[in-house]
Amino acid sequence: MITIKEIAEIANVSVGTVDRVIHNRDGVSKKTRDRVQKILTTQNFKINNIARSLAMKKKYNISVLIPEFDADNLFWESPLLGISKGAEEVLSFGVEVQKFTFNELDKESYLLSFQKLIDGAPEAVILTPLFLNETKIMVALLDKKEIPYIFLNIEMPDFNNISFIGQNSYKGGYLSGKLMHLSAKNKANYLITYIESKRHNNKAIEDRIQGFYSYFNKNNISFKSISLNFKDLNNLERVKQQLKEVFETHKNISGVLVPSSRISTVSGCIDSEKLKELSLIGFDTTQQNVTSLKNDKITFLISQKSFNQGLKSIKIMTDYLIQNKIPQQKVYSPLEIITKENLEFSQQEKWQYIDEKKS
Amino acid sequence: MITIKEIAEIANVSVGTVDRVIHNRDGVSKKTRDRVQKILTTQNFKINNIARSLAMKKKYNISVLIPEFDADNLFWESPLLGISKGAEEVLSFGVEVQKFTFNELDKESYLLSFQKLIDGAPEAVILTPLFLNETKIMVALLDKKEIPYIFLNIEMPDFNNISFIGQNSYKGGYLSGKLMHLSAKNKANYLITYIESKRHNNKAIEDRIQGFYSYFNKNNISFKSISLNFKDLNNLERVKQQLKEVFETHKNISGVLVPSSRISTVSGCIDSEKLKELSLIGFDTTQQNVTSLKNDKITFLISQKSFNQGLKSIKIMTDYLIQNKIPQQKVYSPLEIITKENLEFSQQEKWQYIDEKKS
DNA sequence: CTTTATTTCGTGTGCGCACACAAATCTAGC
DNA sequence: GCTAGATTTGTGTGCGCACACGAAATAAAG
Repeated sequence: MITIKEIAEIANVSVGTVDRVIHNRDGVSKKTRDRVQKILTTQNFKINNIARSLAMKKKYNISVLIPEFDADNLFWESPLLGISKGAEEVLSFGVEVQKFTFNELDKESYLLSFQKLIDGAPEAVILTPLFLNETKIMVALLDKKEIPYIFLNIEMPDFNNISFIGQNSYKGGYLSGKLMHLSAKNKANYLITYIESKRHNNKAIEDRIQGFYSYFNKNNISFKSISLNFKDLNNLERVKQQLKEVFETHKNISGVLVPSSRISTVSGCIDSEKLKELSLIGFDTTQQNVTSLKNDKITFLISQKSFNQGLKSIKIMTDYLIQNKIPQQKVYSPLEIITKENLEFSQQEKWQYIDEKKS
Repeated sequence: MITIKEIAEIANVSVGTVDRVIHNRDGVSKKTRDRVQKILTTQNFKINNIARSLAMKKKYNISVLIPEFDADNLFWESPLLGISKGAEEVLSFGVEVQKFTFNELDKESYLLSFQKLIDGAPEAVILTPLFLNETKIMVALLDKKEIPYIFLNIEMPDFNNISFIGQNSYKGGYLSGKLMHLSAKNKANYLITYIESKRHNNKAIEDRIQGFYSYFNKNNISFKSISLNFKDLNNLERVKQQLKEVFETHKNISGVLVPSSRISTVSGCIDSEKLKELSLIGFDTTQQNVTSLKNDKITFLISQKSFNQGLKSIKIMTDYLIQNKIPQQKVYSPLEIITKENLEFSQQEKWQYIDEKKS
């Protein structure tokens, strides 16, 4: 690897000048700039990022706005872990990550947390835009202050976010259609469950359902579907009752799709004898879902590897800040198909990180 | 982040002494060593790897022994790419990676390439142990010279390799059983194809078949299976003929398992009308397999992410050399289930690297 | 109590780069 | 030709650590 010093010698200039050329700083005559640039390219000079980050005086603060998680809904645990991991990895690059959490049911806490975040004067922001109107206000401020921001996990169109990191929900639903079609025995008669939530944007869930339908339509496969709307997933008795009624009315249901991360709740409310006839497909590998999968209460889970999403968001933003690397507008996570049989080999990065932290 | 210098001040010693304690070098009295160590832990000192690798004078040479690939069999392309990527990433840590390839059908070239490799006096070796007896000879030399080595992709027991990086073939086969059972319609009557190869160790293929059987046995699912042995996969006419005969004799075959990476060859030789009734399951996302998957000639591919295996092997060995981090004895790759629908979201690291290289 | 060997500890330099500051060169106006 | 000012270039220091070398303290031998 050729160094700045060597380049300087070849070009008969000082390292300072080479530094100016490399970083496009002004104060160099066009003549020498061209000459140095040419040597830079012919010698295939690559900057030593190790040395660079050691020498960089400037410190960056990336602030993250993300929902908190609780025992009932562990969905946000993974991305938060990934962010922690990312924070460790970029620490020696002079990047500090600050986390601000909010209650995902409470718009007030969303705004409040953002207020605290912005008071810290971060150089960049990563956020989960759960509420549309509030997000508009927040983003307007970020745009004004010229603070770059990434949307994590939830997609919102028509903003100036430098990137979106998350799942392609439509394609996720499409895949769930394929898996349902392959795995459900007997009649193609599927139950799709909705979970009532006026609280916030759930475009992802609608997209998944659209994708699910599309699979059958685009491949000219006839099917029937029944929708079931749960008012409150915490009222288990009520859920059980509703499910029982549906299965009694529609004897030939062969599969159940839960287009959210709550399939374990649903499958837990289905009679165990009935379960055996069904193909159950859901999303995300929360702890509860994983347990249900192990107990044969779920057929397939489609994972978006949200640990990696969190990790990636930090890395991408760091690259943007330090190396000015422009990310892709949409960074779609893999659609990982998880069954009881390949579960143990999935999410290794996450488990490894948890192990490290324990010891 | 607290620095060595700060630790030294707290402990009233010099940075040199702190350095000795951190790296367990001798030349420190037990008394001061304990005192410094205590401060190190209480202050939660973490070494700055950025600075460390910059200061490290010692250079390491990791040499890799791996089969070459050709148009007919692209299997080894991915791990090689991963190794290249890894080589780039560790370059600034003072680690140089040298690749030595051999013809996977030729024991002579295996030995010959190893000879060249060992002449380069590497600090560490990553190898694909394709032939048992030759490997024994090579490894004996490595053991004698105390050069650490990792087995990549192919598992061999009873050696002193510091790690094996690859797939759990048995579990891969087990998963293929599950997928076959879920996706094959009608009778449970499966065709399993062998590919003749006295040339080298193919324990992985046997393990996959064992795993496949085990799935049905352990879950008490009755099934029938027919084995078909191809003498030569390059003689397509012969393969077609053999397949045609089998399907005529056994009208109710509902699925085909190819426990190697050559499923596209097999599925390409099956009549397209017949294909529609079949569930086809194979391994590895070679270019040919990917094309067949896109054309609906394959139902499921089980990928071991061999690009990541190559990448990981370099990283793990580097961590071992530089930070003396002991790896896991077995590093099993994920068993990724690939269908036509989630294909585009898989292998992102690989495609990204290929894109980078192009530009 | 010396002298010498041995153990223990401190100091200095450099890794490749960023950046502040000083120095040199050039330009314009007189 | 001279000087103030602008432009272009060079120099020095430090980031946190590794490691060679030398200095000091201690132990052993005479």
